[in-house]
Amino acid sequence: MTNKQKEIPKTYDPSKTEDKWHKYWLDKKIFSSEPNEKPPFTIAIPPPNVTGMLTMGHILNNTIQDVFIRLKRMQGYNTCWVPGTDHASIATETKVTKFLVEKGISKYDIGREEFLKHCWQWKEQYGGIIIQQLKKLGVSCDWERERFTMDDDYYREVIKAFVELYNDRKIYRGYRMVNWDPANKSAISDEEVLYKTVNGKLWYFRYPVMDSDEHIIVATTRPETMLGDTGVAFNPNDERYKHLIGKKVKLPIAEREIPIFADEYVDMEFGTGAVKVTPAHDINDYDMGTRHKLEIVNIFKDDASTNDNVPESFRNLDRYDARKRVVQWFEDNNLVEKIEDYQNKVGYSERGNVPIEPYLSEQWFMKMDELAKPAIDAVKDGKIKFYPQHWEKTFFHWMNNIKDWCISRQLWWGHRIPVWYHKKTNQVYCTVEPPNDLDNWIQDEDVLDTWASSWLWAHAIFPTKKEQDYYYPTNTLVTAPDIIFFWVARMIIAGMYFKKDIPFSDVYFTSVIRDIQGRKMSKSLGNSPDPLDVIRDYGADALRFTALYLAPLGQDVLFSTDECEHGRNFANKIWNAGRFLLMNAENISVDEKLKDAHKDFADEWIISRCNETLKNLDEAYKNFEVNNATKIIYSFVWNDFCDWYVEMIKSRLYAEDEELKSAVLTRALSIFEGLLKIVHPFMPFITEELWQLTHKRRDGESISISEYPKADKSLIKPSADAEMETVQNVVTALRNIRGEMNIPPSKKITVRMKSSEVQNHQVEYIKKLAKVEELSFGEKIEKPKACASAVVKSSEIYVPLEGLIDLNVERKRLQKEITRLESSLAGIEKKLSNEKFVNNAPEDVVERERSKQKDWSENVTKLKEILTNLN
RNA sequence: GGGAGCUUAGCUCAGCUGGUUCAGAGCACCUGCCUUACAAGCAGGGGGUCACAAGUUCGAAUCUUGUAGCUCCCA
Repeated sequence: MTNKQKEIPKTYDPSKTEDKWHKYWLDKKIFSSEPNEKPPFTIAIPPPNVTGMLTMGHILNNTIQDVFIRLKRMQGYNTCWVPGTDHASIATETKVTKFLVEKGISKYDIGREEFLKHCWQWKEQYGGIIIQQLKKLGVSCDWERERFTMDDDYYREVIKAFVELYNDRKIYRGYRMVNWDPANKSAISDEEVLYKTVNGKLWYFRYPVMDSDEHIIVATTRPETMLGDTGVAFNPNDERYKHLIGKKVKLPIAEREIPIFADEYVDMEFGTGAVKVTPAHDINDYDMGTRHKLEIVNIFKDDASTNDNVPESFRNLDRYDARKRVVQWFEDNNLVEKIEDYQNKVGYSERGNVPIEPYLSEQWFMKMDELAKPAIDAVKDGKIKFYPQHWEKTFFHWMNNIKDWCISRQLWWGHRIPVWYHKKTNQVYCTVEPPNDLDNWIQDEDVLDTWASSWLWAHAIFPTKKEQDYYYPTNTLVTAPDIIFFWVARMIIAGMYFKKDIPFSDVYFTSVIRDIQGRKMSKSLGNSPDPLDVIRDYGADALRFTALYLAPLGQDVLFSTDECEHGRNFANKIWNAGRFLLMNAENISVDEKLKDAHKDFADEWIISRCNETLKNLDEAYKNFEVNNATKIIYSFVWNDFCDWYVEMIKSRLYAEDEELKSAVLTRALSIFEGLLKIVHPFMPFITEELWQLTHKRRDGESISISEYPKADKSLIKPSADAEMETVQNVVTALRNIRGEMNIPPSKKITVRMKSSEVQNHQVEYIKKLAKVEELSFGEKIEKPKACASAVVKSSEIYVPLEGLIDLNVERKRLQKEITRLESSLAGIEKKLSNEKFVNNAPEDVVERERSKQKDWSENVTKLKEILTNLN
């Protein structure tokens, strides 16, 4: 070894290359995009929460986007991947509020303006983290285009959109029952409510019927709401209660007189069949209340503590304290019939993580039914395609049953609703610019739901009309399926409404990453590895490759950090293949003119395999099968290129003929460069490093902007494949004999082949690959006496092992092969003896079976003969 | 209650519009190798009634229906 050879380490060290190339890509503006004459390929990143940290989900999601964008970039598109973050109204406001509380500051004391300053400060301090983390992953966003949903021009787009919808009567204000988050004191949308199964109780309370000795027993999971009861209902078919219709109940504690009535909604099977009705605190009760004109008694303040509508001794209690107090009262007054354990689903606020309260309040809503129609059609007509397609069903179901969207939030951090109320006349004013006589107006206090800003993402990230015309619609959206309603569906709606065009043509729904036990990754479980630790330990390329290798389309992925060994090993394999070629380049000249000289079937075979691989990859990419593409690449690199091709060029590289050596190495390097390009979208760093080493590159060159190889079908050569297959089969058979006979690799063997198909140039390779010292072949070869044997296609292989052979082992070996072939043959013969098969199956299928039968039965005959003569 | 998906080797999963990649890959396991690219490696090997049952068909891991179990979403 020369000194120079030692410069390439035996194992690949990602830490030595990743930061270096990342910086290079940025310095040379490799990922920057401006509108030009080339066709665009555009991706809008699903903007992560500005206060968030990188998770494994982000890793998978962004790696997939990077594969698409890098591929298209190399294929000559003007690729533009816009990164950015959203302002995450509730999440950020919660964090900032908490931070201030720890410092003894209440947001209400400092006021809106001051509070927002703290929010921006927070954003400046922590907002960049996730973007920096993404850069570590090597994703090729146009970083100069980083956007934020509260950038000035984006903010304006959101406000403009509100005004347009308002003027189009798609937005209205109303006093409705909404999902109330008492922790954040804000309304939230239906989609932000998560239902959890909780172990609770079912309390059976006795309500005294007025002018009677009877009690009517109602069952409830929420005793405290009885303070707001304004009726008792049963099913009209329920004979048990018919006699009570028209009577009243004297509501305990509140002493309110409330009617007993019948309503179809009531489930006769639940509890006693009689239910208490609290119109102010349950959506179904609200509907019943409306139908029966019941009084509406709201018993809670905005933090879900009891208000002045309840008797004095029950006021100012948290809802759960109120519950205890009410239950106690009923027990003290002997009005509890029984208490049962009960499992029910309770809606929790996604962000506040507290049970939501159905709550009546004044909110802004978006009327969705008409808006949804063009979006439904876009998917139905195939203008937008989903991968996997089955998500369409979920999409259609939600869209066809869409409800009006509560878009106002009682928060400060976000896009403030552009509506002003006149102080004197109560006139409502809604425009982008505030009214001129601002002093006479009061602006609506609420901000918009974050999704009501990020639903414009696909076009609002492009600041000018020129850019929107060029880049919009974007091409591929890659996102997790859990935001299909929040974001994907709404973005389609927004695109169809504001741009009169789809926002993207393809939606790729990624796998959900779980831990090795199948549990969702979550902070509270602590089962989510920090991707940056993984990158540090294994390298970004390894992590990327592993994530893709593990993530089939539409399936969940069970991930654990050790799996990254797989990606790391693969990186190391590529590294060493490169190392091998580069080490040889120290002594052998590389001459591009010789790239196609001295070709033999092994060269034709690897070129054939390479083009076959490209063809298969085209197909996989076309169908968005990234995981499949990963496997195609892995197998080409490892099995074809490294295991066979590299081994096969060795004899020629070590030959005497300088021109031959030069030709072989030049060609191998050229094929290797193609291989690097194929791998590059998946593992950008190592491939850039090696690509830069294989040839001298000019400053500013990068594999990222090199030309991606195209599949050339004329180079897929079945004849070379067949020749190669024979070599592989013979070599494998000989290796098998070595293995089973315990012949050490150091011991060379002699081989005789009775064959009419094998040729001299193949034999040279067989000798090298199976460590054969002497190989004679031809049709007239006789079987030697003590030997191990194999039959490959029409060739008989003998390995004379005088003194070495264990006849029992050989007998078993042969018998095993015979048994295997015979059982396959039995199946085929059964088919062929079936007249219906011969008559009905397609000609070529029958023909194939016949030729199999012929070959295999010949082989069985040969093997049996060999076995019989074994003495 | 409605919907979607899953069940193939010890583990994690590929297997398309039924018939040559039909029973596969990786990991794990066993055996032998420091063979001058790679021990993060090389070579060889063992291991599966394709959840269960019926049906369609000349032919089913693949299509249909049913059953069981698991997961997720919506109400």
